[in-house]
This record gives sequence, structure tokens and C-alpha cells, in this order.
Amino acid sequence: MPELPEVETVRRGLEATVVGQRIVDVVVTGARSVRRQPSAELRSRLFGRRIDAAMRRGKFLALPLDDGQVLVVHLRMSGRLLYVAEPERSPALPHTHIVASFSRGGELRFVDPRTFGEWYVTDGVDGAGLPAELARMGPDPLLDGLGPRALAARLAASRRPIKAALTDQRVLAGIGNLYADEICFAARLRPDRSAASLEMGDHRRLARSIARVLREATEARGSSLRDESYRDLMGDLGSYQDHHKVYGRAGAPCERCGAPVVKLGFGARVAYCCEGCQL
DNA sequence: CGCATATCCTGACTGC
DNA sequence: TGCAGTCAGGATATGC
Repeated sequence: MPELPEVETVRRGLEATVVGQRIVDVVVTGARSVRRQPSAELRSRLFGRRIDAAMRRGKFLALPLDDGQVLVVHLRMSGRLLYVAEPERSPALPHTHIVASFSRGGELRFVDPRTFGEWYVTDGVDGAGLPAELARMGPDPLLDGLGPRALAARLAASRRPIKAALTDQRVLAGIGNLYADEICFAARLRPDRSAASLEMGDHRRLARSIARVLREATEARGSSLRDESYRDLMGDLGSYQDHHKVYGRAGAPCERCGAPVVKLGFGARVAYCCEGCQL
């Protein structure tokens, strides 16, 4: 499940491959992958355009084009972007829904078994060059930085559990289920504790943990779980799964205190944590 | 208004 | 071994 570190890894890959290239064709075979506009419109808006940059906000990718439009991509649960320099040597994977071809002969392929991900093209762009609808998101911890005071201000109003607030994209952009659990462990806070109950020391640890976990996970090129559904733009696996402390480790001893990691019921979802050292 | 829940979907896993 | 049932979860719509 791509979250901020995975999406940032893909963004860097896009920067190294498709930025500067001109789109010469787009083929949409998966109807659900283009749903905000007719796929013929997406195709004609992209046709002949050059990709000028690769940006990210939260889990959204935004690729500004040379005419002021922006191609927006969200991977959601199972979406993958794959850059193929020599398409004839790489047969398309199952569930390939969109293929963009470039003037130099390479292809950008969108593969998405569960079809939650999507592409769309918009010209409603704000001053920073990002689509207006992305502006509703909270600060991106890696792009904007986030100190303890700013974090406290964003969490103080909420009586929801910390994890619910952390994964709300309007509060902070980019954190999902996996990294919320890892961040709560790093901050020694139970994910089900009320956000409003945090004190200044908690906010300081939480702010530091958000920055550290996301930075280290990005340096490790993200987390590839057992199904290996996340791979980067070139098809390589991430390695941060080797550094997970709680996510998916129910029953294993906590590396910090030795108590078994538990899987908590959490609304309709689950949260992993150590009840020995997360308070 | 704030928070909770249902929804989309397929592949991997669980249990009998 | 096979097969039905369950789970996974990002964002959005809807409900209380």
C-alpha cells in the first residue's frame, strides 16, 4: 500500500526517467482507472505534451505539463507505475490499465489489480503548481516540515484516536495505516489514545517520530510487504519492511521492551502496537 | 459539524 | 488438496 515514502520513491524515479520527455501516445484499457473525465479526453489532453516536473503532495503525484495542465496520479491500494525503456522486451503485466508512450521510445505503464488508483488531467492549478483540490490536504511532513507546536495545533481539536488523526489527509498529508503504526511506536504512544490527551512532551516525540520514520522509510525506498505488490518505477523492491517494529508483527517480541506486539481492533481496521512501552 | 461507517476491488491468506 | 469465506485499506459518500 503506497504511502508517502513509496510515492516519494516513485516520484524520484519519474524525475529520473519521464521528466523532459514528450508523450506521443496514451492507451487506456482499464475504464475504472480514468473516472473523473472520459478517457478520450485524458488522452487528447496528454497528446503531444512534455512532462516538465514530477511533484508529490501526500500520496498524490502531480506531473506538470508544458501547457499549464497537470497529470495527477494516485496509486491508492495496489497501483504501480512502471517505466520501461524498451517496451518490446517487456511484456505488459496483468492488470495494465494505462500506457503512455514517449518520443524516445520508452513507456510509462499503470498496473493496478484492485483498480482503486486513478489518473486525471486538470488545469485548475494553484500558485505552487499543484491542483487546487490537493490544497485541502494538511501539511506534508517531509515537504513542509512540522514542528511540535504546529502538530499540537492540528491535533488539539480532535478527540479522535491519534492514529485516526494521523491518517486523516486533512490533518497531515501522506501517512497511511502502516506508517501510522510505526510512527506511534517510535513516539511511544498508543495509537488508540485520544489526540486531545497529548501533552507537550508527547507532541515533541510525535513530531520527531513522524519526520524520522518517513525520512528513514524513504531512504530505504519504501516498504514491500510479503505480496511484493509495491515496487518502484524500475520494478525494484523497497527494504523498509526489514525495519518495521510493529506493523504485521503480532506475537513477536517488542524490540524495545520484549513484550509481545499486539494487534488491536481499531474501528473497522486494526492497529499494531506494543502495550508494554507505548502509553 | 464531527466522527463513524459503507463502498469500490482482487489476490493472498485462513480454516475446515 | 480444494474451496468458500475473510481480510487488506485510500479516499469519498453517506449516515447519525
